[in-house]
Amino acid sequence: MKHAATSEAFPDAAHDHAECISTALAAAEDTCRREGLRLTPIRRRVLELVWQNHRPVGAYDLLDQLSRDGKRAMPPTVYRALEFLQGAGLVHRIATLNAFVGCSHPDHAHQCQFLICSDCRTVVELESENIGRSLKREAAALGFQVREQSVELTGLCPECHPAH
Amino acid sequence: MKHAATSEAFPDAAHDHAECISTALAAAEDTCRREGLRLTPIRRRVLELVWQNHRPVGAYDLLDQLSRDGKRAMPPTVYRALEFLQGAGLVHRIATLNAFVGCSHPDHAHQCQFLICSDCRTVVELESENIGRSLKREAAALGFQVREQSVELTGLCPECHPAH
DNA sequence: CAGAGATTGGTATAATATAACAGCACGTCA
DNA sequence: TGACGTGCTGTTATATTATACCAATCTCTG
Ligand SMILES: [Zn+2]
Ligand SMILES: [Zn+2]
Ligand SMILES: [Zn+2]
Ligand SMILES: [Zn+2]
Repeated sequence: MKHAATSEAFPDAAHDHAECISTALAAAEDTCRREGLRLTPIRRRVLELVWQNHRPVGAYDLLDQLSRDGKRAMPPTVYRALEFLQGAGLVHRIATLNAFVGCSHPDHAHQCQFLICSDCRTVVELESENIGRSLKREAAALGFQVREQSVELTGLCPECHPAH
Repeated sequence: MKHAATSEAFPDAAHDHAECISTALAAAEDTCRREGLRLTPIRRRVLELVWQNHRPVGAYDLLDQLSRDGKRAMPPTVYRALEFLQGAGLVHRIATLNAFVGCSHPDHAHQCQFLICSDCRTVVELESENIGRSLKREAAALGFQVREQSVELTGLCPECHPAH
């Protein structure tokens, strides 16, 4: 899925982010219905919070925000929700940041790559078959069978680098 | 640098690992002399411990081993040593494991990729210009300027997958 | 309704990492 | 020589991220 508001990969400040959120939630409902999974209120709320913007969010930030909802939530609550959402392919964990982002391609299984702006912290999820193939090929040449890839590229997004 | 004892990328159980260690330590001495850095006893010892095998090792494991040396070390000691070694390009951090491995190409600056066996936990450091280029190219196509790459492929090494 | 399995609430603790400051080692230069 | 600066180490304390575990509740199904 391209970004909802523009044809650019990187969301600009002016984009209609409410639409990003509602699209993501609707896709989550679909996925869960299709797979027989239960998008309970907590899980739905955590997903909504993860999608509050295009930046990765830490588990304890989510926890604070959940607590502000009135219920005083404990760590296992948010980690369980995140675990479920990851399992359902609705959320990804960014290993280099110990943080989480909403999945931009929740409608199908995929291996993806992340572009992480070190300035504005925006994250974009790439889904390049090309990269995936090339990684698998190089690994296979050494007899290694890839099961999971974690590809996280840190740098400057178009908005944040000087050439702009 | 290929693995010292064989022409294979993946070290086998029989290889002369003492040579891996001494090669790594000698290379570290060289690097530090060349760059005017100080490979102090603690740093040298931590590097030696990181190289105890080809598996990533956690900071607190290192701490335990340091403590067994007689000195009762505290976390900052090992984290400071690791920070130095990373800065000197002698050690890499594996983000998906919160753990550290010795660098296999300490003699030159590089961006690398890791193959991590989920069974035996052996890690091999790839230095593929091909992959680096392809990642940079895809990112650039979206206007993103890559500064750091973290590429960690988890799967089965040749020793551990069924085809073997 | 009964029972199984999934989900949640809650306590406690584990595992990883850093802040902050004091003392020391060692070279430099007056 | 001795005062100083810089970098390294020791130490205490704390921050941050994540999980183990058990009890209570909910949901679905038969
Ligand atoms: Zn995704
Ligand atoms: Zn940016
Ligand atoms: Zn070896
Ligand atoms: Zn390396």
